[in-house]
Amino acid sequence: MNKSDLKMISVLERTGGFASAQELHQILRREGDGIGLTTVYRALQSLVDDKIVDLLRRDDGEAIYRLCGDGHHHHLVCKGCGQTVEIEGGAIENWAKAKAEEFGFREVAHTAEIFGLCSKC
Amino acid sequence: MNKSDLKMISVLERTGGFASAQELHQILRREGDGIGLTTVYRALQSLVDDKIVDLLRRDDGEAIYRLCGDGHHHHLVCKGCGQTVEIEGGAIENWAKAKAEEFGFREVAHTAEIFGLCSKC
DNA sequence: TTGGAAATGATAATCATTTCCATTTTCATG
DNA sequence: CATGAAAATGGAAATGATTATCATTTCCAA
Ligand SMILES: [Mn+2]
Ligand SMILES: [Mn+2]
Ligand SMILES: [Zn+2]
Ligand SMILES: [Zn+2]
Repeated sequence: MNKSDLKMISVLERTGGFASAQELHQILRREGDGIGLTTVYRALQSLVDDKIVDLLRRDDGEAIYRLCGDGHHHHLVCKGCGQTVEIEGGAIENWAKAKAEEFGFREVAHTAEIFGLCSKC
Repeated sequence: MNKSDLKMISVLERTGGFASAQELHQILRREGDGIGLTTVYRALQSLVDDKIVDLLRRDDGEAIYRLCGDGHHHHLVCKGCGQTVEIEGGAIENWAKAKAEEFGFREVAHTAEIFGLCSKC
């Protein structure tokens, strides 16, 4: 957990939702921070490894990052404005476990996201 | 549905699981087909638009494609060998609908994948 | 047959991400 | 405080998937 890691956590807190490495880098630069793009990528990767940051992908494959709440959860994302709500998996957790068992899979993980238009959009 | 689209369906049938555009292109080339990489991308995109092919992403963000069964479904994917089972969403479908409603989201879609190690791996 | 539309593929351009490497910072130790 | 090794940093170049261009070829309806 070095200086750059903390800087990334700070900017992620400020922005709130998901943002790409490039976007986060631009924000920091705009604020006068001379941090290099390489360092941004390195810090984000380190935070993802430590499970402090969620990594998922835009439709075009670009990686986007978000400060992660505690524990396992899922996302409800607005296709219009990007607003994101963290939600509980509920029924999904059992569904994943049951399906995996049914087909003899071990060490299972799962992803589940909901996309739609929020009330404002 | 042109000649190249059919060619891609054919090679996807033969390979079975998920494969990237680059991989599918190589396979066709190896078989003596002189199809261009551009056409491979175009055909795959067209098949995805028509919901004939599923598109998802490798961990590194690369797009991978798979011939899609009929209707809405989800995937159980082996992290070891890539074996993929198409499964029903079951409880997920209602979960997604309920959560979206709870937060006032409209026009909702969802994704859900399970990853693990199959019995062979 | 023929003229325009669709399809094709080589090439170049994009662009996120990674690699390389030289420089700077940090920090434990004497 | 001095110093040397290890960690951190950032610019520049490399990588690699995907997309944009554009000239050429193939289709096909009239
Ligand atoms: Mn999260
Ligand atoms: Mn499928
Ligand atoms: Zn919205
Ligand atoms: Zn397997």
